[in-house]
Amino acid sequence: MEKYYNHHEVEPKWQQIWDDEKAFATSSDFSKPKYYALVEFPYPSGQGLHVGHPRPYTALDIVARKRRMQGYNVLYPMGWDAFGLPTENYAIKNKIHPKIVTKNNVGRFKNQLHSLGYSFDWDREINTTDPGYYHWTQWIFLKLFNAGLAYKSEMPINWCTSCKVGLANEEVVNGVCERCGSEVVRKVKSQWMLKITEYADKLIEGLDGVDYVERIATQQKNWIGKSQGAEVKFALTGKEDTITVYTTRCDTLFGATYMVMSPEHPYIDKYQSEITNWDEVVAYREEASKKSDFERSELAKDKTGVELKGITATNPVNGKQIPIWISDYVLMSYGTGAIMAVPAHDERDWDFAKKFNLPIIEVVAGSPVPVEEQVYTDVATGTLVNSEFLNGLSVAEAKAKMIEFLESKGIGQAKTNFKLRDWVFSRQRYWGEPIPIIHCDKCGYVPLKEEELPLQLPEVDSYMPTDNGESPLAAMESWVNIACPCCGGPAKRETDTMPQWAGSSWYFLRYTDPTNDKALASKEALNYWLPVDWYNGGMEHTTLHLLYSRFWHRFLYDQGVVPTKEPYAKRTSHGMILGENGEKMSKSRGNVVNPDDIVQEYGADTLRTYEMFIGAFDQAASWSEDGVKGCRRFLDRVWKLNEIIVDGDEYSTDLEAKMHQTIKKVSNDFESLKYNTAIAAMMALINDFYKKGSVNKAEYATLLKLLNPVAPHITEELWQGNGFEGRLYQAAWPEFSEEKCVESTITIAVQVNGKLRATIQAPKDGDKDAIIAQAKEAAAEKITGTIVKEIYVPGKIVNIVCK
RNA sequence: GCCGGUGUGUCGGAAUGGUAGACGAGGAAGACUCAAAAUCUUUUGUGGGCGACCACGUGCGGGUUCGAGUCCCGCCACCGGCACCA
Repeated sequence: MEKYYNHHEVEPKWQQIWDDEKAFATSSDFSKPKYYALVEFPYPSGQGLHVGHPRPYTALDIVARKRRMQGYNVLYPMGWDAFGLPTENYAIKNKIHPKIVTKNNVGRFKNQLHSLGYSFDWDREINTTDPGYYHWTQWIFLKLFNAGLAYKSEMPINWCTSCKVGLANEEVVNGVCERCGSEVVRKVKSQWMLKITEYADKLIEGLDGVDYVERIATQQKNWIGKSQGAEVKFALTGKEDTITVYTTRCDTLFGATYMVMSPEHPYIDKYQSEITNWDEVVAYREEASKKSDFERSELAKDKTGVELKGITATNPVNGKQIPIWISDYVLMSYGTGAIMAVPAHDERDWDFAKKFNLPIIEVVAGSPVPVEEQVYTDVATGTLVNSEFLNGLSVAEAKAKMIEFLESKGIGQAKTNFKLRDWVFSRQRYWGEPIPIIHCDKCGYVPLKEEELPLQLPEVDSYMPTDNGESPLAAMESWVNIACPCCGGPAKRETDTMPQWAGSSWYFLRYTDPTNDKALASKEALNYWLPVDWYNGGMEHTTLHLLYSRFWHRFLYDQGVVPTKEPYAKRTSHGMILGENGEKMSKSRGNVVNPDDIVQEYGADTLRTYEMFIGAFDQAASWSEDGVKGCRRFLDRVWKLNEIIVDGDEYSTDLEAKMHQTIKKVSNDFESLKYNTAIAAMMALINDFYKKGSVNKAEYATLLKLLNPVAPHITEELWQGNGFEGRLYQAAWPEFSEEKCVESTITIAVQVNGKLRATIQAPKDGDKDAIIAQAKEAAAEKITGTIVKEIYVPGKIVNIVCK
């Protein structure tokens, strides 16, 4: 063998052999135990692979390779989430068809991933822009449509001024477009919507049965934002109409001293003639409509509002006349668009009441400070007062009693609300899945027939988005105009396309049976492979992709298409890789590291090892070129063990315990995201080999097996070079025995009054009294006075307590 | 404001309530070399002592325990998410 590890030769050599041998092809033998490991498929951007990509890919590659060695039939697939704006923008700028751009980018990404030695099953590669794939994305859409979960609605949407598309709420971050950072304004448009809200409860419940890291589950729950309360009807004084409000504090109903409606509330126009200060109201409404949602909520904590003079409401529990105000702190899009204001016990109402000098009535006693001076919102300790039949009750009791009362009188009822909104599902863009719907003036929205799928994306002359908010497809009259499938009359195709999230909402299903043209996947394949056993991805997708795909999956379960309620049994997420200066990598900061350069200079195995060794997997980590070198040094030292290999079929006695300990540690750590300590344990092991001056074949073989999932090329080369049989990737994962993890002679720490004073050597199953005696002798000088207590923790420590 | 998370050498980071700082990086000294790089050896928390050793050390203040980085109570700082959601 070569004296030094030459990654330029060894790595391509094994990549070629694995390809030729179809080493990582997934078996279709459904009688074997299966394991489905999944990483988020990338968007093939023009920049190529980022140094952040290999972190999760390597982590699950380790799991996949280990599972194969343990005898599982492993599915570890890869594909391309290739529809999307950057590709389309690039195509527009450079006048190349997005299809070509995608093809080029995919080619580059694939080469890069290949050069890192991942054990993906490339026979199952998928691409969301492939008509054979989006056939089924469209099919799912039709299912949703037929189930009444897809609908078209005129509504104010988030409109990105730069991308010229509507955005889902989840895509608006701090009032700007998540993707391009441009300003987002409200624009009323007719949009396709998906009723994800109908699944809000199911999406919360589903979290109970799966193993997600805590903060992912919490973030999803917060995003869905379930709250339990009541709807209460307030009569408009002297009118038939009632104003319904939503409240989570119906116990405080006696303290409601005014009402507030959203400036968009329909009753304002309805009662225009009764409102005596109409000019003022109109002016306020105009002011509010100019503000984006962001400005209304983030920047305007200072309360503003106008009273609707001329009309009042009646508090249903005590008959009091209370004024009605409008204010933009009440949102039309949540609850009923109107609230009852209880200034004594709600912070926002308190601020508003103070500003406009409205009465504050205490109905929950227990505040150390008068409610005129400070709002009192504690629900755990207060007692109801000034509330007739609720007096003396706790908040929780009062809520229950009030709901009972409201329901018996028919003036209100218990009600659950969610923050989650329906999903804006149409984009006015070219490079996306066409929505398979035809609009006929007579028949309304008519779905395409299943056998007409896929509805292919037509060739257009220009992909430019239009300023009037129409998709580029709208200009293609020959495509747009079509006979209605229902009545045969003139009709038009839908010209909006689906958002990027469509294709990624079900891709993990397609991997199980990627070329099926009769169904999105066969029943057999779905039954065998689902759920995904371990899914790793970015934290940034928690309220986007992860929630959307759970929604689609649960819907498909309800439709009898998939066999499990939840798509992913386990979800973890990785931290970001930051630049050397601790900042996010970006061109403008000049701290970008290109993975190709690292592979070229140090090799793929070094990059893989380094990214796993860099720190806790779920936390952000800064890049360090020195750290990369350290990992290369480790691999070189593994290589150079060649020089001190001796024969031996069994572990040598002095290293036996260490071998078993290391197998145990590495095996466990690979399962629990602790890749850094697994690698540290292997480093410590080879340090021991060098200290001893030799390593026997049995020990060496075990080391290679343990390291193989992390650094597959070098270990495979060493396996072959040292004449071990077969391929390392087919070898069996090493076993350990709990018993043999313990050394025959152990070191025991001796403490006196909790302070370390000595260490002693003792046999592993040494007698307690003998060990204590030995300990006393070793620490004799430190023991003063009388001994009060002697503590012995087997195998670890002796503590002598004296006074 | 609410919900999560984090706080340990010069740096990245290890430690089922049981020898704090594994492993790596960096620094220092030495070997090899004409020299450098690479490699190898030794050393490296702080303070004190020639020394075997001693004292102090895991954001701050208390507590529980024979024993606390780890558990409990009260703070502080930073990071992430949500946020006028009634």
